[in-house]
Amino acid sequence: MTRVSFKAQMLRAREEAIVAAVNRLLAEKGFDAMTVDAVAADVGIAKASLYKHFSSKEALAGAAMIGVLERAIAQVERLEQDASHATELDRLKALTRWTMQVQLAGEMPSLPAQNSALRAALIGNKTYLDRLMRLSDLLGAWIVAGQQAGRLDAGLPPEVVLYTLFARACDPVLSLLKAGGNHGDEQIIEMLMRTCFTGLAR
Amino acid sequence: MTRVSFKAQMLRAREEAIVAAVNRLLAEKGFDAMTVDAVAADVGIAKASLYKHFSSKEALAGAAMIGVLERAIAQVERLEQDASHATELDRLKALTRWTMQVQLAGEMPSLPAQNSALRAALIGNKTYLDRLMRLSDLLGAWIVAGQQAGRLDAGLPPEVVLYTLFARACDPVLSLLKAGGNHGDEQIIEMLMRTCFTGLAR
DNA sequence: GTCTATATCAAGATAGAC
DNA sequence: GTCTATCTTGATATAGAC
Repeated sequence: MTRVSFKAQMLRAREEAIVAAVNRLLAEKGFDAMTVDAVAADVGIAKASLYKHFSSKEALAGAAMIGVLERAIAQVERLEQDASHATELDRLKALTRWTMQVQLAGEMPSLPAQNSALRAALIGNKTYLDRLMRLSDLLGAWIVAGQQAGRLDAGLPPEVVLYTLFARACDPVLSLLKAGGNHGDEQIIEMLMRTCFTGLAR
Repeated sequence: MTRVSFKAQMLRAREEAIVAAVNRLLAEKGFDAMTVDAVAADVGIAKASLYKHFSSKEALAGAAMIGVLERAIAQVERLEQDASHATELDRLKALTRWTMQVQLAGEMPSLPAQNSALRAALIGNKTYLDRLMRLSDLLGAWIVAGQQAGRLDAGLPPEVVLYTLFARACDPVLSLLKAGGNHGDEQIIEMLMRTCFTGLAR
């Protein structure tokens, strides 16, 4: 029985609309500057209605983060199939490129590194933790394989490589260059891919 | 005449104490989580007195940023003299290392990338802009020279190299690794120097 | 210039009717 | 579950006495 009531469908659609608005606002203004009023206005419902779906501002952010993590996982699984990316390094590069594209498209929610209330809420969010660990495991496997194949620096703990790649998703250099207006999106991405994988020195 | 009144000395000392407190709190909690009450408490004066010295919270942050920029400039000038850093690349590396040490010591104020009120205030702060440009010019010269000498990737616009190095001052990977507790400070710095200058790939 | 006390306001969250 | 109206709090900033 996969039959779902009309009401449940509407509910789900509304929650998706909420998460989409949160995602957009989080990418545009960041967590602290995003107000719950703005989310409600963007969705077109009353603020009190929002709180029937999500219990707090932190819960809203958590839902948005789960959304991007799931999109990233889906992307990873797509790349696993794709024969055009033969090596693990190729796949890591493709995923990093995708990450930057999402950011340039204004769809990458960015959370402050230091916000204790938010961190506490995320740590208590089982679904969020599950998705984060799943993505970390998938990428960790690629990283270790890449190191064994001699294509990634094996002198770095896999953890360090993982964090460094995660950090590309919120790299301020990207928005700085974008704001500068001297380079196109594709060009920006290629330059940052270069600094990330081959470094600044020669 | 370098004679300065005792009163003026006290004033200056107090303002330095304020800036030191702001710097510490900015490094620890970030701009949004830092409250003016906390600054006042840390300095040990009333909040109203703070506002006699600085006109706004943004002005406080500006003063702290000017402080680190001036420390960085002093460091650059020191490195210019130091014969043990022969090439420009060596100097850039030394400065980057210093930057990370400051961050690990909890003395690097971190501002949110997206905060319009703060950005507006900083852009209107002549001294801040002057120090920022001066530091950029000094580093820009090293970068161009390094590229001409073939030690830095000459395919990257100097601007991109500059931003990438600036970003090391607030790299979230540093605090992540520190929080993980699996590596010592020196080890963390050496690993991030490697990802920065020689990249992840081999 | 420093203090205590207060104005002011933005924003997260909730009450209660429908 | 949705709404309008309201509560509550925390934080920036200021008044006014000394």
